[in-house]
Amino acid sequence: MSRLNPRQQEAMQAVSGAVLVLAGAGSGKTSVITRKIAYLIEECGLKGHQILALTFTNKAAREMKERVGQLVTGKAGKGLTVSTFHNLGLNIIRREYAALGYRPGFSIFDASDVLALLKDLTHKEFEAAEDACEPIQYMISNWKNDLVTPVQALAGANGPEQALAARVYEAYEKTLKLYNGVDFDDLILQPVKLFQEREDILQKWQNRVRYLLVDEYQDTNSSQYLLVKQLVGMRSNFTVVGDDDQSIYAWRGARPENLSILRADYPSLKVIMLEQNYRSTGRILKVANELIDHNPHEFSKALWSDKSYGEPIRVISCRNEDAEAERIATEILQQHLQNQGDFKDFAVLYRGNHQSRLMEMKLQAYKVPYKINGGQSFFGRTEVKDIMAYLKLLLNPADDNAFLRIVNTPRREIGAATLEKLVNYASMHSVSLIEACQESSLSHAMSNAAYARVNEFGSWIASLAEQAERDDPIAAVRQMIREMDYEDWMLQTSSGPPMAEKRMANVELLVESLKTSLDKAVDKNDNADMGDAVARLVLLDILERQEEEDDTDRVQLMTLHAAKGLEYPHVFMMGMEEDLLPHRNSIDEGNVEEERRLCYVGITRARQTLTMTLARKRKQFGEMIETTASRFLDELPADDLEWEGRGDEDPAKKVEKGQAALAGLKGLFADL
DNA sequence: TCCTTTCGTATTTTT
DNA sequence: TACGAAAGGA
Repeated sequence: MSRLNPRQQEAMQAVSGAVLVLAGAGSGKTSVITRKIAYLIEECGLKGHQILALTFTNKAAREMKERVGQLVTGKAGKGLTVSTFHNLGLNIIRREYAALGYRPGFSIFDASDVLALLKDLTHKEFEAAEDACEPIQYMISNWKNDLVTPVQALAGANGPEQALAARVYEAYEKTLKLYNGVDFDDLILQPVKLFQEREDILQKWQNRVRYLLVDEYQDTNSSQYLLVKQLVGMRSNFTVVGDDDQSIYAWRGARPENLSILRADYPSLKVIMLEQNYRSTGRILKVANELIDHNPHEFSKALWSDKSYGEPIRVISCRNEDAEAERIATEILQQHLQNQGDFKDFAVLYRGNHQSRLMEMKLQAYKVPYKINGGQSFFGRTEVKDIMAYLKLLLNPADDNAFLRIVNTPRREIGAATLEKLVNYASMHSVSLIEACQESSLSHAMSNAAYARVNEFGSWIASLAEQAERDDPIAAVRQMIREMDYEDWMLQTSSGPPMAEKRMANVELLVESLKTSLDKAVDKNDNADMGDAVARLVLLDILERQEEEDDTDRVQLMTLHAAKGLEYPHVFMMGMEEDLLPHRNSIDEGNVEEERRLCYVGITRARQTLTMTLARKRKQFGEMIETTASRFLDELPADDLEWEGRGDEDPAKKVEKGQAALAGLKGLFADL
């Protein structure tokens, strides 16, 4: 798409003041943003380093950078920053850590690190049940996203759970600071607080950003919005692009109302709507529009397309979940054979990750190549978490959390009893655990044998840390992995040698990522050190780049959330049932509107064909449950749907279909 | 201290 | 069903 339509053009050329672009699904918003950046540089005389574009995912940032790179040549574009909110926050903290009261080499605590810390805290200080931690973690995160301090949280607490959570919150913040750690929310929150307190530092950053662009603006939370406002300052030159109908992250603090708040905050706000869709058939858009009309709207828009009307939306009701997955698998295979379609043109979307399991089995059975997007992440793997904890500990001796994770992994015969004594000693003398290990007076607190083991571990880590700082950090890391016989440990803890090998490969991938990250920093003459490399690793940055390269021909499996921003010629949405697509929890919490938007996002991923499936019976907690078709199906225009398996279709057609399916399968088995 | 077994309980989405 | 936590035995 080389030419912009009038609306898009208008959005591109609106360069003074505040601009809100309401970009419907598939309306070419990435084109608008990238073209606008090019326009700013080439027509408005801005330099690349004066422009900042913010996204939510690394992938979006990478894509945008790439596309701008194609449009802008020469050095005017140099220094352009396209980054995620979290990466920007990390960079700010990196530069200003001293003003924020952090020491060098701070650790980023990811969600599971935080949970471990909270468990420890509640156990020790509050005698609360460990399983109360997940809700507490959630509440703390929400408070931080809304810039609520522990004191305010306690004052505004509703009921005993919230009061407890607020007290844990206070202790958590203290401990995190003590550990020289920041969590994900801090990556935004700390810069915002800093900017509130230090006008001079804020000005420094404001001067660097002459123009700001924000993608997926409906996903911003309160602190992110504040950060945007702060950076923009009095100049108020910025463009935000978003779509309230695609707001599906309210549960993690996103405030779609940030869209309408803009009007109040910037009275001269220019609002531009992009409604022409370049992706889907007319019918898919009609169905999507009709569904989303069931939600109340602040800004109402209707997508349209000059493409053909397209094929009916198929809705297939299956006997059970097994038949559902099987049906999708054979359907894909059949369409692949009949139309010579690539496998990568198909996507199977679902609400929850667990739904991928059956689908995977069926695809395997029919030898259909597939790729699961999301689910069990690289960083969720124990071996990766272990090594990351070692890295964090090397860089940040105060990270007791990392210490606790790996003191006894691999086994060093340092058990609960010894650890308790160590923890007591450390808190008595107010030193970190790793420091305590190296103090000789610790020997009085425990048996000689235990002391010897603990001490050995401490000096081992210390010498590695020193070595990493002195010469090649990568060599130090490799040596560390060798010296602790991690491979041996993998062999012991894996289900078999092939498994162990795979896990070691993950470890190697991690080290390689670290290396490329460091090399790159050296190239750019950015004085980034190992700490930065590890920090960025925690933010998933590097690994994703490696995953990127395989663009093999595979069916894509992912959650509806993960599908946002993507598009496929043929889309399957599975599990179109009450309690699953409007998810039970969301129904109970009265969040059906967000579920409807989720469904909308799914529908609008499809370019040519859309197939929705449901199972009449589904296994739940081990027993078969009768399901009800999703209310969203009733909200779609019946004339555009072609039902199958509901019992009211033309019998002749049914036979015809059965035969077609059979023929397809026969062809397949002939191939095998 | 570590490993096995048993029991109980929960399946939403993720930067 | 499938995983994690607690408890008990080596």
